[in-house]
Amino acid sequence: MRIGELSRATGVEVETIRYYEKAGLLPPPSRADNGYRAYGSGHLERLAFVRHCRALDISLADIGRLLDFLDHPEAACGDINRLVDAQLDRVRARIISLQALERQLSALRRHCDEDLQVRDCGILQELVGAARGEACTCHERGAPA
Amino acid sequence: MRIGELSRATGVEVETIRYYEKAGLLPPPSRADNGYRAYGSGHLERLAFVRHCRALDISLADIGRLLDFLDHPEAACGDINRLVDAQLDRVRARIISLQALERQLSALRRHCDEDLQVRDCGILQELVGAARGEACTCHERGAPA
DNA sequence: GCTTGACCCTGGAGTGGCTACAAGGTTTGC
DNA sequence: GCAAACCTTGTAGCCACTCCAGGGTCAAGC
Repeated sequence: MRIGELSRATGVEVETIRYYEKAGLLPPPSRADNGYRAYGSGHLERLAFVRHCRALDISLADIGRLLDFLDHPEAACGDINRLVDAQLDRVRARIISLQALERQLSALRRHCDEDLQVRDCGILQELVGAARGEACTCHERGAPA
Repeated sequence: MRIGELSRATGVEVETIRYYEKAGLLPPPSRADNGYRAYGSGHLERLAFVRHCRALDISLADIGRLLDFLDHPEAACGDINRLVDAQLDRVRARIISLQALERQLSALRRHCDEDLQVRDCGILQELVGAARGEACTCHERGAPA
């Protein structure tokens, strides 16, 4: 299988496949006489695994760890559970922070619903006013990650 | 005000302030004889505005647009409303996608709660199996953004 | 006068996970 | 015989910072 076929079989872009190889997530395939990469079904399965984990927003570093586990089936699996737990914690924290953001943006949006001059736009007035509050450090620090 | 004082007054790191200047979000301040940046209250207010918008996860490009509006109060404000709407749409889409992710990860997590050998870990088995499904293109494409 | 330490300067590199491009070589189909 | 589609490597760009190297400046203490 050439890289284009692997790309079509998995829906992963050619450049991304080469990137995964350089990142150590896909073992370097053998090469045809002309230098083209030649993949087998093992590569396809491994690439599909990587993509499935990416769809779960697992980082490439963590995917590398999971692949190591796949290659060492006699090891203890506690670290896998902890890895998934940490991922879940990150996702849940991000949801909470985005929900707070959504409330703020919705409130902001309600300040102007017409097509006025900028000087009369309630949204911009609200942003400026809230920023003045922040300069007084009454807001918490840090963007919502 | 020197850059360190502005940093303490706003809670924004010195390097970030210089970065905003280079990005065109903060006007270049005047300089003291020794070359140190000298800020006034206008800079403080503008920086606070930028940080408040960043806390709403608005991109630097969009913040630049908002600052342009601040500098042109006679313009029409419809673009401001559209900008906030687009931001709100992005946030809501991200929340929905993260909630789907959270359900998937929770389901995955329930596949193993013990400290087994990797070969018996339900999480890894589930990941491998689901990935096989994905290679068959039964999954939708694309990570949750 | 000399050192120490806190501050400031510029410019460049690194982060993650790709994506896009340049500049070439190879294969395939008509 | 030629164009289009494919493959190769290497490099640069995206976002919003963050960190570092290698310097200059300034006030306090000895």
